[in-house]
Amino acid sequence: MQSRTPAGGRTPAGRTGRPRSAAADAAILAATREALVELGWSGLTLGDVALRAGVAKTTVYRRWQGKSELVTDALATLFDELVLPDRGSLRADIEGVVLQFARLLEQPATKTALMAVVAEATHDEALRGRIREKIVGRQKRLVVEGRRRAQQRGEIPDDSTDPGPQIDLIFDVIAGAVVHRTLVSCEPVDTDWAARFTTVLLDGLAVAGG
Amino acid sequence: MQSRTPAGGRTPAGRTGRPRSAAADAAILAATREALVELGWSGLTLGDVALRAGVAKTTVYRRWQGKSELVTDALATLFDELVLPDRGSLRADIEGVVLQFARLLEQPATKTALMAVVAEATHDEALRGRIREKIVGRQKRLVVEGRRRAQQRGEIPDDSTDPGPQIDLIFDVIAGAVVHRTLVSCEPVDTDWAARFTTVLLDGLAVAGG
DNA sequence: GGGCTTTCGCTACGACCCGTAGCGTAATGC
DNA sequence: GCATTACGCTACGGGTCGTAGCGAAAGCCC
Repeated sequence: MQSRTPAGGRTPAGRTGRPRSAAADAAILAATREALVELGWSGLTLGDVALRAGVAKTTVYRRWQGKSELVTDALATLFDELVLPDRGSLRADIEGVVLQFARLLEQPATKTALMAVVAEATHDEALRGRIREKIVGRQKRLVVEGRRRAQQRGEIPDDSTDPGPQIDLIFDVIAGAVVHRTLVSCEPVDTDWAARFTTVLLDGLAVAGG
Repeated sequence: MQSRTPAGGRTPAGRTGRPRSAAADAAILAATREALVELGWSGLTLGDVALRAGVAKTTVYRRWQGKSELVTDALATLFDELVLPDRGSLRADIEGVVLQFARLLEQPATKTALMAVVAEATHDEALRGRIREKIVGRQKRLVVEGRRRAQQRGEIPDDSTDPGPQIDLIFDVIAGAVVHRTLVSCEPVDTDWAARFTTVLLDGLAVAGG
């Protein structure tokens, strides 16, 4: 072996020998989330993760190159829980996704892992790619879906000629505000804050007031 | 000694003995920023910082409790460069501060340090306080100042009855969007993006389009 | 100058984690 | 049964951690 990647592909077809244990994958990822909560990024050791998962340390190193990759994958499993139920209006949809995202970020494992991984990625190109692939790209679907619904309802103009850039902008504004509020300013995202934020986002500062 | 804090107070009054070298403080902080760029958060060691600074390792430990505190202080010196020149309109002021903040975040030392410190802070109450005191609190002055000017110009309503919450909200929206764009989405904040962001912030999605 | 106090650079230390190698064993496909 | 791969286990050299102890240097105060 030398693939250095989680079992994932379920015995990659045309392979002989003992297949990797999917149960071990799940146990390692769960142990990683658990250890992150207790120890934080710099306190987390792969030896400890292996111990918690009931797995040999070498088994962890066979599948992930290091701490960064392991934590990124553990984080991705948490983000995939996000969904966007149709609440009937753009305002309600935004408030809903803001609160849902905030609840996700309230989980200690999520906040610790997200920031730590992004920090490591600043000087690791491969890790940046992994984050874009497994987290950012997967979550933009929420913005695309919400925008599509709002256009169908006639709540926002339908600039079907140039849809790309605005998606990214809106994604950064929403996700960035929630992350900053929660992790940098260290204050809660409650229904009141979500409502005020949505008002500013929909109506702008000139109307909503400074 | 047991103060465990940078020289700062310049021989804290009524102290005898050899005073701490302020030059050593500056050298250590500069070495920390330099090492962060080259090695990243997890690669940075206090022993290496001491070597770069031309200082004994023990001297570093006498002044800072650990990596987190040291990097937080090194980061604060970078953030203090931010200023808010009056550009004549709210739109121009926002675009100006967005671009200035983005240039700050483009520096490898800043982006690495900010995310790493926030990650550590998620499980370290004392560190959260240090960040609020030395970074977040100091930078909110930019929003306060910009808001005051806009109200004087009559560009936004003057809700002098309840100024508090909106300041925090706007701060999180602006800083969060720039940070998320730069560090999570890993795309540049140029004049075009700053203009589009400012339009959304001022006029809202309903007008600016989705 | 003499004495007191604190910081300085240096060295050494036990403890821990790293990431890998080597072994024998277990679980698959042919 | 045989080849192949993953598994658990042990052991290893190398590096960092944070602290302790030392003599020397640099300030204050008399």
